[in-house]
Amino acid sequence: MHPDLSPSIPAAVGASLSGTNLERAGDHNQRVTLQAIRVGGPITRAELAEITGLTAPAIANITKRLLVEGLIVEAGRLLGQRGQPAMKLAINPNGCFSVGLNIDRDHISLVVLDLAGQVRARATREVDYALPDEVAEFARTELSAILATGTIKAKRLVGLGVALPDDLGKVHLPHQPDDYAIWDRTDLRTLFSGLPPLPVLVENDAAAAALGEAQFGLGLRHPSFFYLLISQGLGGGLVLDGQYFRGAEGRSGEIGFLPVRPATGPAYSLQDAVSLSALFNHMAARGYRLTQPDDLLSLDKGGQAALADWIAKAAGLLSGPMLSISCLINPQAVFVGGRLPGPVVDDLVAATNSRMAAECGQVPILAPLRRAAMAADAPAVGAAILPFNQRLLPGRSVLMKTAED
Amino acid sequence: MHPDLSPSIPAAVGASLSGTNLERAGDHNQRVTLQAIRVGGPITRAELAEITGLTAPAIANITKRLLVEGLIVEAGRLLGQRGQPAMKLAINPNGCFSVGLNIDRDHISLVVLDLAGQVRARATREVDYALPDEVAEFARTELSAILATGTIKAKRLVGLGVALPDDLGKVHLPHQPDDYAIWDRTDLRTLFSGLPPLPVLVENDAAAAALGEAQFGLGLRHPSFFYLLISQGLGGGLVLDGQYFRGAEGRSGEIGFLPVRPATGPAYSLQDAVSLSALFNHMAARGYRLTQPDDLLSLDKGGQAALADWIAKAAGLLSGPMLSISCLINPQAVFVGGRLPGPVVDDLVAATNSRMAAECGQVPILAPLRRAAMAADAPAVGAAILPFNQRLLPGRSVLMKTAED
DNA sequence: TCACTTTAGTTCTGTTTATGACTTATGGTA
DNA sequence: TACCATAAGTCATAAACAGAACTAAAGTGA
Repeated sequence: MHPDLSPSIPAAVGASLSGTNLERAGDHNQRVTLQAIRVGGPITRAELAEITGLTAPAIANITKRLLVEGLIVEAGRLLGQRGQPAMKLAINPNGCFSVGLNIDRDHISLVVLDLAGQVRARATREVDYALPDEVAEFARTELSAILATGTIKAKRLVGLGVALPDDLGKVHLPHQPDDYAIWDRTDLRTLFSGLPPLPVLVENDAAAAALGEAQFGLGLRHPSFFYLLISQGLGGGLVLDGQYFRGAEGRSGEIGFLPVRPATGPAYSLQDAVSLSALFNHMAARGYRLTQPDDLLSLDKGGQAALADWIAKAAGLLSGPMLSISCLINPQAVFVGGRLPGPVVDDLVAATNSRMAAECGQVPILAPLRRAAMAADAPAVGAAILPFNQRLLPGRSVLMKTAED
Repeated sequence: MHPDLSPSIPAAVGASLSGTNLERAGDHNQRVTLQAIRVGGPITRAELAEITGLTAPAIANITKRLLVEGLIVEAGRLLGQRGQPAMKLAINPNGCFSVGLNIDRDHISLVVLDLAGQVRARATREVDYALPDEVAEFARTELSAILATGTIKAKRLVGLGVALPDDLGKVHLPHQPDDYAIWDRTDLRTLFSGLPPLPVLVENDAAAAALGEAQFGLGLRHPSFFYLLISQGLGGGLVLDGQYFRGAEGRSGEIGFLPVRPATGPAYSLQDAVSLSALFNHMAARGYRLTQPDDLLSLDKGGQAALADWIAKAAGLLSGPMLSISCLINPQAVFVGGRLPGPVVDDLVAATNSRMAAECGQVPILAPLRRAAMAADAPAVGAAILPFNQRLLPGRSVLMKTAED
């Protein structure tokens, strides 16, 4: 595991043994209210009171604070009904921003996200095996350019989230330069000290993508899901009741390592067959040398047949693990995201779903695969959510003595 | 799903949108403190303040309340150190009790548990396909007898927990009487109204067993685990960060339904091969007619060989799903409980672990199987914990507007 | 037109609960 | 025996929400 990832695995039962006090309770209520506004769109104070279970005066106080802080705005009155028309409240899209950075072996990308969930600025560099200095320079340059446009105030930035694969500096891939292992020894918090002084939060890419889907994607309607991230490798993330579950050693969702044992030939791991690099290898073996995912959309007849073969094979390999997920975890759905083009994801999802239906036997409930609302940008967007989560949104925040304190 | 099980699946994000108030916060702190005493054994107020993050006066107030309520007792002073000797506090084993009832197709059992986790009374009836009236009569008779001894005061009972298989009235098994389907239409809360008027809480048996293991078994040291319950059928339960995860439709842990597709022959489900009834069938086919699990401990050579064959086969079938659990969920361990005799569980655990080690390939971390601390009684004990959880122990209790309110 | 109704939202007071400073208690240590 | 360290209680204070009363503003209908 990367040294920066999940720095604090909670001690046994300790996590649930924290008391709370009035300040914490108030903070929690403010976070809950903000989240209710974020999720419920423009919403009146009376509705907020109903949803949160708080009383009208409490909501009045909390919304007053949120208005003063500029996190929400008044968004028109609700006319046409009896009684005093209610003032609707909505997230202030310029109220606060967060920076998300995704580092992967074949690209680095940066987004600026607002609290309403809109990507307000984006920058990507397609570069293989970028080293820390290059990434830091990229982040500094792009962020300066974004801030220079003036639409985003530096003071409104609440933090920097970084999403990167667990094994970035660990696994040595064939074409990987030797010094790439430096990532394993890099402290990301100091690496980005050249930026405006922001809190830096780190998460693995699949987890970040899952978090993004939970907060701003289909997860809003499906609080428990497995997120399947098909990028350079194959990763996954588990969101249960709206909460990301990291696993005992921070390795939940490592679906890519699942062993596949074919009837003949040696065993291999699932991501050797189902991943962007596996797909590129498959296509190359058929004589189609692709350089980027979008090349998959402009294939000739033969290329399309090769792609269809890969999809059928991938669906066959995925259906078993997906059945396991359905039975063991029973999430509402499995969302598929990553860097595959949308139509290819759709085909893979359909093929896997029908494979599962054919194989399911007595399985009582199948969690259907669906294309995720966030795909290519998902890890970066998810990374950007981390600071929001820590500062503004409800979580385990009612508890005292967090790792940071 | 049984109608009584998980009556309130939380609406999407709503679960996390509840505000809190002072009373709730205070209640939460009291629950947290009680749990800290329960888990931490005899413990001083100063240590409680350290663990919970509350201040000494707050702990003083809370412990005073707990002492008045009789839930904790003073347990000797801590001498031999500088300063005033601290008073150690411990759970009052006679402070409160809970009744747990396990209903299964081949037996019904009842336990009375105290808050310290001790089974204070126990009753079992080995009866096939007991009907509701019979179970109610059993519970009434046994509970009266227990209360008649006088060691347990009726006033100190906080509730009745019931654990039963999800599909008790649903699935129709070969030897099952037709009227057994009445379970599906039975309201358990009214069924047990003949008892002292206790809150009745219902949970499926695997979930209850997992909960029991989490609160009073190995789960205290391993907050995230999968519990594998081998009883008449095969079930499972998922505990993550000390919290039982029920699944989107309340069907997490349904490992028994996982399809097995052998190289030759038709597909079947895992519990057709790995379960007490499957084992009995296997032994019967070899000429060994067993009537109860303990018969497995007194087999002759041939019987032992037949048992070993079954264990090898079961280990081979379990290793795949167990690898999936390791990769996808990454729990600290998998605990195996149920009605198999301990030595048989040990053999099965060892066989499965070595099978997994052989097959794991690149899997970064394996969750080892271990024999659960609670086995045969686990569902009943877990059921008895439900009322404790609702009334006394911390959970999602900081939130307002629970399903009950 | 105008009083009435209805709903939104604020103000004020009261309650609960934890905190902080201070005090008391009690046994070890020099 | 004087001193010190630690435990734990007391009291006043602050923070936060609840409840009741009040004001505001729009629709309703005679």
